[in-house]
Amino acid sequence: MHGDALREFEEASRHDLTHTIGAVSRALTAAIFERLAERGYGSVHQAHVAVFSALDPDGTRVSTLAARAGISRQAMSALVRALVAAGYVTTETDPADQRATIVRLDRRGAEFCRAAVVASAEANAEIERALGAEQTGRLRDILRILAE
Amino acid sequence: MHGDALREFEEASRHDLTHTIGAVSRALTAAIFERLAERGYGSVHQAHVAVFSALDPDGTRVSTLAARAGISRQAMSALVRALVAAGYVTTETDPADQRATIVRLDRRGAEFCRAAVVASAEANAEIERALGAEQTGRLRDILRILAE
DNA sequence: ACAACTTAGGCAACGCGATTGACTATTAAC
DNA sequence: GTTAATAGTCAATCGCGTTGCCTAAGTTGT
Repeated sequence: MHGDALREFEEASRHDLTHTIGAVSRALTAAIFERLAERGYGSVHQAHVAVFSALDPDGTRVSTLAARAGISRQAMSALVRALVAAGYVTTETDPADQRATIVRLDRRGAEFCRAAVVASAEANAEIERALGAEQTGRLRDILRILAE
Repeated sequence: MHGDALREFEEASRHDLTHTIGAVSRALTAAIFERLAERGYGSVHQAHVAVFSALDPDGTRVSTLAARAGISRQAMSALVRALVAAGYVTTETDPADQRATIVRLDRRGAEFCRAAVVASAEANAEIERALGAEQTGRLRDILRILAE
């Protein structure tokens, strides 16, 4: 019947670079979040990390965060609310514009950022241990090229 | 204040291999699905691809598909229903077990699989063009190691 | 000055894709 | 043959995003 197509499909996906990179990427990401969860940051998910990535050191408006993260203001508003409740960030009405809310990193948020930096360094070290320094350098070069 | 933590965080994420691999992976995946969409398979999403990946050439039960894809039977059932409606697969009660439903690839599903094989090959060729044969080989080696 | 427009954020309704729990029908086991 | 396990579905729910509409606040033009 149509079974041959499935065999070709399976064979192709085994050699597909996109597929393989995706699998590796998911595994590495999961490992990092697992490590962060072990250190008490289990409630921080990927969407929340996007908030920290979009946050300026001196605070940022919700609308700006939303635009940078590529999501709606409502979605960002919900993320911020959750982070405020957990003590990661604080919010304050912009004194220069009463409509706007400025989001700022709080103490726990700073702790999380440092923990994330540590987790990232550990993950990179583990990769380098597995690949060796030379191959890790090559990987960095390759990724730079693939990022186009 | 706590702004320094954000600066370190941003700096670290720029050199984080997991982060970089994730970005590359998302871009490559999006490119493949875009290409498939151009060829008329825009309604097939990643979750549906998991169905084809789990499907045996001679048909597979819904429960088995769900277990392989790592989702609930209900979720797989919904995916299969959508694929049946779009003509990609057919379903039939297992003559050997009246409780079970066997899912089989249909003509349009086979066409999709072939299109996916082509898209995969094109994507790989594009990567090889960007990296060169030697570096592509290294990338494959590296990914094999990282897949642990 | 003040009417008219724009902007920031919140509320409500909804969509999508997944989950769990309870149910029916069928098969297997003792 | 009664009892237990299995395949699949229905219903309710949840998480996370969306759009549409609303109010409050700031900006602009005449």
